Amino acid sequence: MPELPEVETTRNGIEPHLLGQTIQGIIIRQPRLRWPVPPQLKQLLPDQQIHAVERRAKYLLLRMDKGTLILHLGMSGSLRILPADTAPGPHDHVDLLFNNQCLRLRDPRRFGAVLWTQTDPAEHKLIRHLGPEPFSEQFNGSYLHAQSRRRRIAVKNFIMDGKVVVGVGNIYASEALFRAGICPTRSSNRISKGRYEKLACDIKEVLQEAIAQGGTTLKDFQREDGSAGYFAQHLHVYGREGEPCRNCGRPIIKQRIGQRSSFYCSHCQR
DNA sequence: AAATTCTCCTGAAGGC
DNA sequence: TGCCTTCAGGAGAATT
Repeated sequence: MPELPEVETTRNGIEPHLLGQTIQGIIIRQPRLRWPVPPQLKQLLPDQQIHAVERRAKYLLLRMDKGTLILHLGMSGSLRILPADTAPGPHDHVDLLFNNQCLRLRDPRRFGAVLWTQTDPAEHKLIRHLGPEPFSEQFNGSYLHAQSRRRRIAVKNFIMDGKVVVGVGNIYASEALFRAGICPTRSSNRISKGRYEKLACDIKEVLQEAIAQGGTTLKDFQREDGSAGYFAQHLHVYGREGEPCRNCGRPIIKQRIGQRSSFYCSHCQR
């Protein structure tokens, strides 16, 4: 499931192939993604040069002369760089065509998105109201503490709220809370500033380490060259129900928190 | 305002 | 073997 590290891994992978390249065309095999893929892209994209490949939250932004293509991988999406004549598979929904290669979006569950904006993407309605990037200076313990004062939701749901901080999905929320020694069900307004300072650092750390490993491949995620990410073997709690805690040896507990499966050690996390 | 539930979709896994 | 049910999840929309 692409969270921030997987999206950043993808950005790192595709950027060198796309910078300065001119789009020849787009093939839309399945326009029904999370939102319809705009049909006018077929007229709009040809001859446009890609100036930058950026990431904001889990959105990838391909900046061009006339606007920005906004891509989201949903939960099963992946982007690959392939020779232009590579035969598409059943879930290969969109191709961006270049001289002799293509950028291909594969997304079995079709929760992803391909959108277009002519104006500043930071003002796009999907992006405008998002919280800070986890690697920004603004995101720290004081910020988390201040944001959480009037909120009583479980801290795990709190750090997964995109208005609080972007990019922390189900896997890395569990992992960061394990590192911080905080029980995921604890009410967000009942955590001290000091513990939030540790949590903010641990969020930055776990995301950074995952990016260094090329992301986490559980099922769907592939890098731009088709290879897997290796962070899965560094996971301490996610997907480890019943297995021994790497710190104390007690079995990892699985519990649903807000419709999402969560994993933690009831001894190491309070 | 904040929290919860619903929704999109397909493939894997489990039950009988 | 095969059909049916359940679950997984990002995140906006709808509802409480």
